[in-house]
Amino acid sequence: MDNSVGQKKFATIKDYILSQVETAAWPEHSRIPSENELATQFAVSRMTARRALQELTEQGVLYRTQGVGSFVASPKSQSSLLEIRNIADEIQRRGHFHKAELVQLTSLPCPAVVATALGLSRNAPVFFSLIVHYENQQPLQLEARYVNPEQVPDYLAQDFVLQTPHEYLSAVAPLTDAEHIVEAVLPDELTRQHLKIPASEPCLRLTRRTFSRGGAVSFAYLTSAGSRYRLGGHLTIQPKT
Amino acid sequence: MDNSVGQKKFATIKDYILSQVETAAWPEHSRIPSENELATQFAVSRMTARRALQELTEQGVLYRTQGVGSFVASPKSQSSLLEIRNIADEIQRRGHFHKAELVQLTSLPCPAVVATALGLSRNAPVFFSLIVHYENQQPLQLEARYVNPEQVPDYLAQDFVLQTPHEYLSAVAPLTDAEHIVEAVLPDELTRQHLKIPASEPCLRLTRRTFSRGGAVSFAYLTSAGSRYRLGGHLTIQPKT
DNA sequence: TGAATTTGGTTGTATATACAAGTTGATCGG
DNA sequence: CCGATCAACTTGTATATACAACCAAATTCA
Repeated sequence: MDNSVGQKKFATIKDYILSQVETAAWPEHSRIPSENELATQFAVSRMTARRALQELTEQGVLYRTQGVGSFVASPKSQSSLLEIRNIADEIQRRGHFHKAELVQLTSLPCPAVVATALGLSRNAPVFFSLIVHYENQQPLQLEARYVNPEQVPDYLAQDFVLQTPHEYLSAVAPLTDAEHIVEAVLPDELTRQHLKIPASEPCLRLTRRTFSRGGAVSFAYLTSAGSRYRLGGHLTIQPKT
Repeated sequence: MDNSVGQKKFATIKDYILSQVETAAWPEHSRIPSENELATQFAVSRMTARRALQELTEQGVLYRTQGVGSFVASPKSQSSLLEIRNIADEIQRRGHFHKAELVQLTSLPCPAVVATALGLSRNAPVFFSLIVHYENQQPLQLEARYVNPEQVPDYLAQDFVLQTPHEYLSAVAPLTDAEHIVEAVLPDELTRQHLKIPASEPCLRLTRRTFSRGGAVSFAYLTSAGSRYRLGGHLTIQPKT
């Protein structure tokens, strides 16, 4: 295709790809033509088509995986992280989840991890609650929480209004501190059942420990389905497909 | 040069050039060997030598002029960069991780995201460092950090007590605030290479911005291999299988 | 002398080819 | 039903070659 005269061939292909991406003719995370297909289509060598794809990848427009193909990157990687943070704050403020369901509430012997986190002795009883959070009628997050029984008086005195995970956590006790760790994991069986996701879908897991003046109050796993995790429709954490 | 086995040829040449530049064996604005000369010297094709020069140009290490040659860029004071390197060495000595390796240290044109985060103009030079953190002889975390050059005096004036990554970050400047965003991502090529993980392994990415009273000091990506992430030796989260 | 041209070297673009490395899905055998 | 193997395809690296665009210095010519 002759675009403007003197236009470099690889630049022509770049322009073509960019136009497809910008008009959303090729949506986010969709697979785009391979190097060979582009080379054929534009009647150039593979290395020329490759260069176009390469440069667009460096610019964050595409991402590529050896053995698989080239894909349209999400605009997230190009837009400012600050914007994302503001969105996150906003969600925190307004309440992100529409519905929360308590599916289990028992007393358990304390697992080792929890014992360490709460400063309890191994196998001492802890209160265990399991809550599924929904968004748009879809199970989004599974919360497994362990509460220090010594702190239960505070805990039970609360009038639960489960709006956001943060509010829920805050309600337990006036936080003097809160630690958290976030990580990507594959779902365990429990999570799979409640969120109704395949075993292969990566999840986002947040481990949060809360404190009151009396000590560690609770320890919670908050596991979200990666493919469903959205913030205000802008930020989507989508590991793949 | 007997670089490690499996080293890509173009990477070998890049390393060579970088070493020459960093030791000032090739001073600023001096002309460096041509593509053909490098190709002969390393017994590779011109295109391979070219790739090394090309990538270093994109990273701001070199600049090139058609018909003339390739030259050492970096009008930034080399001394500051070297001092930052000393800090990295200090981390290595005292740090939380058993080993930390500085794999790259250059001045770069500021990427859009970083420009926004640090309040710099697009493509203004920033200091860029890339550090691999090890635990138990295993690469655990890749840190990509961008430092605001204007804040470097503060950065260097600190009396570092480097124990944990968090302390390391905190030590950069008296924080008036620190933002961070955590998300689950699939590793980019750089991360994959340094952490030696497959492309499919979900990673934990922490994006942290630090401030001093003078403004935004640094912006960092901390990407950890999900399957290797440990907390204090107690909590091990392992994605199963 | 001074301007135009040639010449040699350099980077830029493009092609054709080959093999390596990695993923996916189908096929086959127990 | 499950695992192993294989085939097809994709991206990654590398080579060899050719010509275009460009610059600088040497050469040539008025």
